[in-house]
Amino acid sequence: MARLRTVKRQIRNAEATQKQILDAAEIEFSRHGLKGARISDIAKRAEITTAMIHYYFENKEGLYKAVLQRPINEVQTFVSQLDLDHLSPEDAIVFVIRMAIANEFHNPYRQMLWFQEASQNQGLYFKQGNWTGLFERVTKVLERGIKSGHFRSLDPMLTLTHILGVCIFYFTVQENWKHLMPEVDRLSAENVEKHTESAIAFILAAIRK
Amino acid sequence: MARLRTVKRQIRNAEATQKQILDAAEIEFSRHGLKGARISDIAKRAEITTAMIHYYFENKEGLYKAVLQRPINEVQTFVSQLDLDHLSPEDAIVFVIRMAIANEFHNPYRQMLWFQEASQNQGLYFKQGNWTGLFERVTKVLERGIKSGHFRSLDPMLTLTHILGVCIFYFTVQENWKHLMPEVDRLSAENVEKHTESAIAFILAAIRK
DNA sequence: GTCTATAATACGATAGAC
DNA sequence: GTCTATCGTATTATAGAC
Repeated sequence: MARLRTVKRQIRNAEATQKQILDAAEIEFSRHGLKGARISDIAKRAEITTAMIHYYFENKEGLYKAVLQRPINEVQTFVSQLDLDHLSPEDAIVFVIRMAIANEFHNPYRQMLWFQEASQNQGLYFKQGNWTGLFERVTKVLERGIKSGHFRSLDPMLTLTHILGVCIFYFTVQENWKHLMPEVDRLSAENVEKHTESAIAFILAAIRK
Repeated sequence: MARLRTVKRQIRNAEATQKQILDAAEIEFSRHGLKGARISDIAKRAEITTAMIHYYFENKEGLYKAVLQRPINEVQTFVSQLDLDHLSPEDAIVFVIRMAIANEFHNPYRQMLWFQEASQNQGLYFKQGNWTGLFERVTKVLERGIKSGHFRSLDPMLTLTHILGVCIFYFTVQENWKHLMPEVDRLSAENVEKHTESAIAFILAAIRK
């Protein structure tokens, strides 16, 4: 029995352990938020002990901040590499739509993580991300399209909200709506692609002159 | 001092007390979900004691179910009275948009309540609502509009999702995005009206032939 | 029906061995 | 760096007076 435990026990690896904890915490915090998430559940999911969480992240709030920091850093990198100016307004918007949906598809927990942050913490940690840079690049595309006559007269910020709403809401409601049509797997690659094409057609028709 | 307490103490009123508790719980559960919400915080907000919550609702989960049941019942009533067939497809869609936004405006906590239910409980209690009836009425309008040539060829269910995304996402992200433009009060009647008009123009352009 | 006081438990955090 | 064992507090839930 003692042997079994020895086998299970992990090889020392600081970096890997931290990643395991962050991955598990991202899921638990996205499901339950800061207050609702349980250190013990995070530890179980990460297959380590609660002591390790305190060892690396001091306490629950420290872990929470670290979990939020990861997407913030990734967005920062993404924005710094994002160049929409070389695309036509329409192509740039299509690119943004595909990026937004691909992001939801590959990071299914993060949107809810930010919703939790919004509703529990009034978005206090949200501020630290470079979202403004991201938004400005997209609204600039809309303004360019309006000037060039490709798009009709629009409020850029409201329109950006509409566009992201079309892209993201599909995923947000998935867990509830799946009960309405249980036979349809909305998260299958095939159905996400259908959603993408439908969203592109919908949005382009909505903003074109 | 004892007198003060006597003054504060509530007149017996079962119905009023239950409503106070449900109203407070709706806010706390929408912010923190089932696990994250605190009975003591609900009691404080409702200006009663935790003992009253257990008296009326047995335990935390019983209260949670009761909180979810209220919007389910209201939707049921709304659906049973909803008649979109006497309107033109375009007018019906505009009506749906206005209803959806008005609902967010007047029940600012409920959308998040369902998101919490989705992410914490996989939408298990969500099933009990008559959402299918609501969705069917709207998709029927879309199908009617396609047949009559008012709307282009659309996937009704995906389009319904897009439409609700445009209407609702604005409110969902409010708590986070308010930090990006702190000077704008997105929840003011004036700005919600702007959102509404922008959403109507966006959606109609998106679906018109 | 409402309260105060308190029991029972869940949870976050720490100490110390390995 | 990782674990087991345990402490202390926060939180749910109950008993009993009014």
